[in-house]
Amino acid sequence: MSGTTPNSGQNVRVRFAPSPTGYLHVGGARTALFNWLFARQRGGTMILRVEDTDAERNKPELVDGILEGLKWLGVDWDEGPIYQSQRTALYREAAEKLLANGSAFLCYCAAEKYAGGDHAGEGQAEKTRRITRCECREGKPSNPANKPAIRFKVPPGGTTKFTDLIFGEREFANDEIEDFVLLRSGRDSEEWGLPTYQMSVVVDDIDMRITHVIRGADHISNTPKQVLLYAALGAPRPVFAHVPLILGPDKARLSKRHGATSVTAYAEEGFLPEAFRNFLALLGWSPGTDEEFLRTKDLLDKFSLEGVSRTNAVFDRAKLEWFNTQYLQKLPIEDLLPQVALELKRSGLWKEEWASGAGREWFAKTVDLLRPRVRLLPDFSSWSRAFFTDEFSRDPAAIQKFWKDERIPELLRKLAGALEPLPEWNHDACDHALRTLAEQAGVKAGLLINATRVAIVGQAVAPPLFDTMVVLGQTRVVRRLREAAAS
RNA sequence: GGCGCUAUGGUGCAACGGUUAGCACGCGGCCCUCUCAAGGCCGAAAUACGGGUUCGAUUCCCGUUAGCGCUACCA
Repeated sequence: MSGTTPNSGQNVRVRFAPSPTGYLHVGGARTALFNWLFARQRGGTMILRVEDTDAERNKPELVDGILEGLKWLGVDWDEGPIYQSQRTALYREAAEKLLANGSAFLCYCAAEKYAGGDHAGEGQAEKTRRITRCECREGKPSNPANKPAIRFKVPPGGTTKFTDLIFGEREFANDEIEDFVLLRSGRDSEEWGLPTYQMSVVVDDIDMRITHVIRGADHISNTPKQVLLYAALGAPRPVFAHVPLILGPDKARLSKRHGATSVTAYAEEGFLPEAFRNFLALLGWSPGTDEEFLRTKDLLDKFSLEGVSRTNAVFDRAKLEWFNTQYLQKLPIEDLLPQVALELKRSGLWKEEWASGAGREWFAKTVDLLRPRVRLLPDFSSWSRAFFTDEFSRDPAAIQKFWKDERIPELLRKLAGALEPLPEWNHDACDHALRTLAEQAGVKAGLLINATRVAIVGQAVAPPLFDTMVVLGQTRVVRRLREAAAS
């Protein structure tokens, strides 16, 4: 790999820093993945930090779901989770230091004063220009009766520059940056409140010796504020790398109304984690070749921040599904088996005898037979249920489609009779027995084949019949044919 | 409103001054066939618009438009 990345010589330390105000969504998951790939391919350290400094919106119970989502994705971490809510002393200390060195000031203004009119919504109301400076900055408390917050004193004039690994050189006019809050004012008897995001990220990134900040592009506008903070705190800054956002099909930021947006939802739907990860990695990044199928090892091999694009990407579920079927079909069978076993355990169809020996051999063979037609893991329990248990029912639509001919019951009974005495149970023997019967009865083999499929697996769609028969076994097939003929 | 970012088929990416603009998903057709997939082959489909720079622009510059982001004592 090229040595264009600064700090490549030292130990790489990155972090993923979710906020427990929602579940792990696909955008966050990709950010986590990129951080992880970057750390792992360089033998660096991955830190998980929970940014829970918003006491109101914070939902601690959501943390478990986020961690679970990361684990499912195969993203692990070396340090943490570290909770910002437990490090308030550190931030207060930093705020006081900034106060002392003249980089910050006590602001007594009401919170609303700094907010521009209708800055967040798209209401018709004329949007007013927010204020960026207030009189408190000059040491003239606007309302001394209020408890103060600590704001950063943005230098007047000039610009703040930084280099982004993905977006290149960036420059912002300081006069456009408001004197942002570092430490919230205290409530009730508290002297101070919790730090704001800007404060806690910078203090933590310094404290944790983060070398590369890899995060969503929505933070690019926050970066100059943070660059200013690093300088005021006298700390070297990390390398920034902002990754483009993931959008819904309507190009709007991905949200609940686009359907599943949490990775947990995809796990529950039955996507393979590795397929999901492959898909996610290719959203905003490409190895520069036409390769699509990249397993974890390939990803670790080829990933580079320099190859990340700067344009937002639309989440395309159809392609995700394609990746999933590809993995279902092409994964070495031993890599797929555990996932299928998990699924069967979930649905209560699992039998311990399939874990080893001849049982495992049968299981592998069956899964291998089934997998070209499976789209999601739960298909193993639903659509292919008859392969794993005798408790299955026959799909009425399949019966409707393939049992139209009134000779079917009789044919099925005869087939059972022809199969029962077969001394050898294999593909060709079944094939020969069935075709012979069809010929004698004067019906097309296809008619009998389709009818038989419905009889023995209950579905109109299933693997090739004679392979299916072999896997099911002679006694089961014969019994199911007789049941079907009698029904 | 201000500031910023982005702009190749419907979608994800290639092409980083010279290609018949490539690949993949999706879509349509054909083949294969015992169902349905898979697979194979073929096809429709793009450089947002307008100016420059250049012998030559998808590529560099400017403007327009559009989308997105930030503009909170949210993160």
